[in-house]
Amino acid sequence: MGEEAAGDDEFDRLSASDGREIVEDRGRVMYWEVGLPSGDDLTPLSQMLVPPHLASAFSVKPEPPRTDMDVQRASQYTISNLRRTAPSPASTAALRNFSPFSPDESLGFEANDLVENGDSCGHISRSGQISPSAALEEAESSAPVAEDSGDEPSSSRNPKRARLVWTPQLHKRFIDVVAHLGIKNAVPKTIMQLMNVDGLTRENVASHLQKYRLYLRRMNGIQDDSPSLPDHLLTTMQPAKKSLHEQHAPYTPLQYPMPTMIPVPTFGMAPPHGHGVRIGMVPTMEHQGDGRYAFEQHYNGALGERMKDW
DNA sequence: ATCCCAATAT
DNA sequence: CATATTGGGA
Repeated sequence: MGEEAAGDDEFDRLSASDGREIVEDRGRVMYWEVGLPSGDDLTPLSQMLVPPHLASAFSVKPEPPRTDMDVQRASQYTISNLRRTAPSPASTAALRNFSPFSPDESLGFEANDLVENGDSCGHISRSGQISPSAALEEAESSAPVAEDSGDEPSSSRNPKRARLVWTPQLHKRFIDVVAHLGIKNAVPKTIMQLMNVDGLTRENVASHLQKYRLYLRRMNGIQDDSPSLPDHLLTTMQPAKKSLHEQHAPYTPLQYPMPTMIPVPTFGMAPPHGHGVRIGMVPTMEHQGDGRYAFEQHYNGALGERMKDW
């Protein structure tokens, strides 16, 4: 012991100490506004950043102007998220040195990915969608968030949540996070937190993770010899042998230029013999010739924009 | 409480 | 088929 704790507990304090106090009624966090330019110095929300003629010259489609309501909602959402976040040492540590994703990366996670769940059929009743503020917080990309006027109580208790669709972007994010956290920390809750996609639940991740693990198992486990590897080795996925201090590899750059090949550190459970298997990489199965490996091939069915990097 | 996994449901 | 939900054991 000894040493000293770094002084960046801002988040911890924020949520730990009496969170209620720093939040003003309107969902406004004064703390965040200290030192920021006043409203008068900022470009009005309603004003476009790119002049119309410039925009058209470059085929930039103008975005719908944000309103104060949008901002407020986004703020609300962030606040509630911070409140419910449990300051686990591991996850906070992970959060600290996790580089943010490229801001322009569209996750395509929105009304698009949440298909109409239920009953009846046909058109989309505005009953189950994640908060539109997603557009502000996360990715915004192409979200036909056509509602402008009527303020939807979208986040009001929607008993039935729509099914999540794991788009390639979403999946990539998932993969990135899993790769970044060591095996050790790649658990649903942490993954969910790091992915930082609003509306994404722990069970969404858990379910996906389960499937993903099955997939990995098939890939790694199907080695001709020593077929009977004790499954607890598989299911537990022991980090082989390494001190649990730095399997992290905070050095792992999360932005690979190429969409394929996912470097997953320490993933494979080395077969008893320890040779012949190129572990450490998650196969991308580019052999599209006949690859009938469960996990990936299904991913091209839909709107032609799927699969890619399983 | 959370995780993990298999089975089952939608 | 892809996800969600559930049940039971860590």
